[in-house]
Amino acid sequence: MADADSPYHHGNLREALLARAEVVLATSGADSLSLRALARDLGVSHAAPGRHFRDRQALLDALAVGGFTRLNEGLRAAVDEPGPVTARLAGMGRAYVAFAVANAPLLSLMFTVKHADDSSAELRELGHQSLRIAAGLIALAQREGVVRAGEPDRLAQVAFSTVHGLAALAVGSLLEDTPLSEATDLALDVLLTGLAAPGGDAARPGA
Amino acid sequence: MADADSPYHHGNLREALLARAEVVLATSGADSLSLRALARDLGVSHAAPGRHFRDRQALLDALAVGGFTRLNEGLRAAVDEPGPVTARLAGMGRAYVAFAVANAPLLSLMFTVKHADDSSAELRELGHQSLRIAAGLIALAQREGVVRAGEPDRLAQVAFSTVHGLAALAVGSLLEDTPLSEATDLALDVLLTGLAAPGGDAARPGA
DNA sequence: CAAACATTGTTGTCAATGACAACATCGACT
DNA sequence: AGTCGATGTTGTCATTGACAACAATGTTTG
Repeated sequence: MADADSPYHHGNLREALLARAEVVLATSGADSLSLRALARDLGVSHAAPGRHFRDRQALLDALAVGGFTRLNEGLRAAVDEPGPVTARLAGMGRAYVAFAVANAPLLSLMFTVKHADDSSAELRELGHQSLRIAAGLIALAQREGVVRAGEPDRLAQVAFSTVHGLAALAVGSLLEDTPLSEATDLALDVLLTGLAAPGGDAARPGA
Repeated sequence: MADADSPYHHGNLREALLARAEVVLATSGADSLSLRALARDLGVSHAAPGRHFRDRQALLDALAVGGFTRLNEGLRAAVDEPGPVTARLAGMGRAYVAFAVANAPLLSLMFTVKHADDSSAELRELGHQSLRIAAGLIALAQREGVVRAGEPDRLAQVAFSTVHGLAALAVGSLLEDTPLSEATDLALDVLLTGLAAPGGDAARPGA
């Protein structure tokens, strides 16, 4: 009302809220994310965010959806990389760890369980997509004879566990003075060795 | 003042708060943990918790400390189990996963970064203890020639990553319909295979 | 024993927040 | 023009964390 340059309708408030929320999330963590503060930052009234997000959790869920979307893009990019399968598997692992440590608070939103029932379904589906991307590459590796037999989906769960857990340790400052890149290399070596086909000389990435 | 059976001093308020907080945490999650609600539950005034915990975060940190303490007890118990080293390694992995899924919200407090600086040091130390316990068993396995050479601390980080990540997937409902026990068995098989000494026929748990 | 003192609990208060209701403005479509 | 839905606004409420001032209790010490 006061400023002439502020029209009654923002025009793109939903996107603006998400964008600003991502910054705050990355900077100060999810606990510091307040709808009212976001509204202030964007120069709208304290209740305006309510038009776009039913409640605070709905905003957080939307952020998590965005996170999964970006993550999955990254994973797909790693799959499409040129080179031998095992190198691409390792690359996917590195991509995951990189995303995770670069977006720690977001990742924790993505894997946290308290989503509303509707977003919950969407988020689970997106998470399963991540796993399926990994499973696809693993299936390919199996056809090439470098990865052991077994349900690709289940092997993908194992691979995912390794990199996800590693990221968690890194974020939690539990790697002591081990550089993350070295910890990642070792984890991927152990993982790919464990996944290697028993006969074939394996998925070892060192080669 | 009203009730004759409520003395002015509670007598054990700190412990009572922690006990009640654990229940609420496990039941409704960390976000639902309110100091005032705890005070109500215990029949004390809304400011009483402030005498024992500087702020809400201090309470959460204390819970996390308790969690690590119990976790480490469990891990140590797995180490002291009778049987071959590889079986004990697998047992430790299973113990971790069991603890993690049975105490998911607590675990997330334990690994979350926003602790006050003082508790932060204590919590990091407790986390490192967990890793050291695993490293000890791995070092033993190396002396027996069933685990590959390398810094036990770093191999422990890898092992930890696997089980921690697996627990995260399980809690996040990302295992689809895979039973957790099967996913755990597979993960431990892959992990121990990957950790096995190259020559020796290995730490495979199947034996 | 009495008198300081530290500990622990109580009441009172404040600002911040999420949620909701009632109303205002704007654009689109008839 | 007139209606209507979408989007913003103001107003309000209960809950909460944090703090300050005060009260009761136990402990130490002169």
